[in-house]
Amino acid sequence: MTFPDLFERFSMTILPLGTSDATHLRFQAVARYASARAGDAPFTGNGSDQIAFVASGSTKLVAHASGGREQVVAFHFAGDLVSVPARAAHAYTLCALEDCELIYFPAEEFYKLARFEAGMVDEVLERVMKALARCREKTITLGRKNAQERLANFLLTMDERIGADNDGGRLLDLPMSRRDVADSLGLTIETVSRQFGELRDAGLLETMGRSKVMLLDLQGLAARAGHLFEPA
Amino acid sequence: MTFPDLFERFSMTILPLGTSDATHLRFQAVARYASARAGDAPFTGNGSDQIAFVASGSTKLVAHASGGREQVVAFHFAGDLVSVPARAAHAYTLCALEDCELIYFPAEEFYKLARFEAGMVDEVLERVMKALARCREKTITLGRKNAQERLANFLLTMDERIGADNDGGRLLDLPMSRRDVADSLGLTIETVSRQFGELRDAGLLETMGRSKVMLLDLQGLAARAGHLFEPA
DNA sequence: CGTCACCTTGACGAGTCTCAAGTTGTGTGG
DNA sequence: CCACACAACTTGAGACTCGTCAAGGTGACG
Repeated sequence: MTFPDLFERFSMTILPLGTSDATHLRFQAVARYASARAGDAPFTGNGSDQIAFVASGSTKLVAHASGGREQVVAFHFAGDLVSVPARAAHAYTLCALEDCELIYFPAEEFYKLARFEAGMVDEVLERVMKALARCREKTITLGRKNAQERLANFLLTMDERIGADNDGGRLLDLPMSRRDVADSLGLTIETVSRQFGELRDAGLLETMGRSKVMLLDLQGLAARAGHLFEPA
Repeated sequence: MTFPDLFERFSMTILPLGTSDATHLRFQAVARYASARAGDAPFTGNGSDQIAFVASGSTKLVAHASGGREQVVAFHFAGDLVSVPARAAHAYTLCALEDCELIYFPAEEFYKLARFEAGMVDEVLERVMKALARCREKTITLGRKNAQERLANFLLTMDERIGADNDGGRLLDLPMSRRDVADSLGLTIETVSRQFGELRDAGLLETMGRSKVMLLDLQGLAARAGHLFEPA
């Protein structure tokens, strides 16, 4: 896709209706374009924070710790806005899961422009709050849940985002590998694989090939996700 | 402290300079007041999201999972703004560590008012971004670090927020119990206690009483925090 | 000064990681 | 279209960290 097409997609999704042409042009002036093949890391938050818009494809935000350890902080799909932090105690990398196209901005300039447009900051704030909510949920998962609860949780979350009805169940076509899932859940690929096996044996899901998962029993999965039903 | 005093503190900290009297009054009209003794849970995000301003004291935001498991999502000190989510897959409770006084608002109304005041949304956005950054760092800690790294990390983070120079080291007066630390780090109190012991034996810190910790070697702690030094 | 909750320390076991081998799926080139 | 090659995934056995259970110590408060 051409840059104008991609930028158009950004405008449609993020800029409020009725945004002036002048504002469009200002955003366009500071926008950068990046296309990435699956596995590529188009850019890190080198030096300063970046804001990336995922125009197509899907990405993961990876944090790097010592000893080559990696933690997937979040996954993103087409239409998502991601804030990629500059390097701090840990380094962050935005990484393509599938081939994808990105529009990105230095965060500071992005916010400066956003401030001028009524409704724009609201949109951004709402998305950041959503990201915070997801991150908090992940915190519970990583801090207090066992392997099976983590995977059940993950599958239900993915269902909300990319699940599709199919033959009485919900079909997921996961763009990420078992390693990505493991790095997201704070587990090893072996443990993830074993838990897929257990959930399959329990009749809660079927796996077809490497990326397709059919969720057969959402309630059963929710029951194994360690969610709170009765507040204490 | 009286409500006007507390609200004044909120205004000074959060409302931008030059905010109109009308806006002040509008915020004051929807503001609720809560004082809480140490250990109290003044309110949960019952029904709808809440925004709380910690006027004095300190708090923890706790997420509840099944089986009575608790995860401390974040700690807050005087001057902090906290978003307390409504109940979803997990229930959240804001809980006082020390006696404290809070000003709080239904989130929706808060944002609606904030929108009217230039600079206000910026302030809120900046704080939410900071919260997101902290939550992401926590994600790495919980997903990929061992007990010692988690505690070292925690102590360094607390030092940034409430540490004070003292006799060549840094003195922390922690308002939270070992249980709170454990619930924040995804560990048990016993493991936290053991790791305090190891760091003490290694000469990196001293503990005085239950709440005071003297950090003797910040570099040594950072070395044990699993931070990334050389990007891969 | 006594009481109680909080914290520390120890022994043991469960859950997950590590290491290793085998299997399956996907994409490529004949 | 099939066969090959490689990476991704699965499965198994043993090790290790951290959780559990239990007992004892300590500091803060009345």
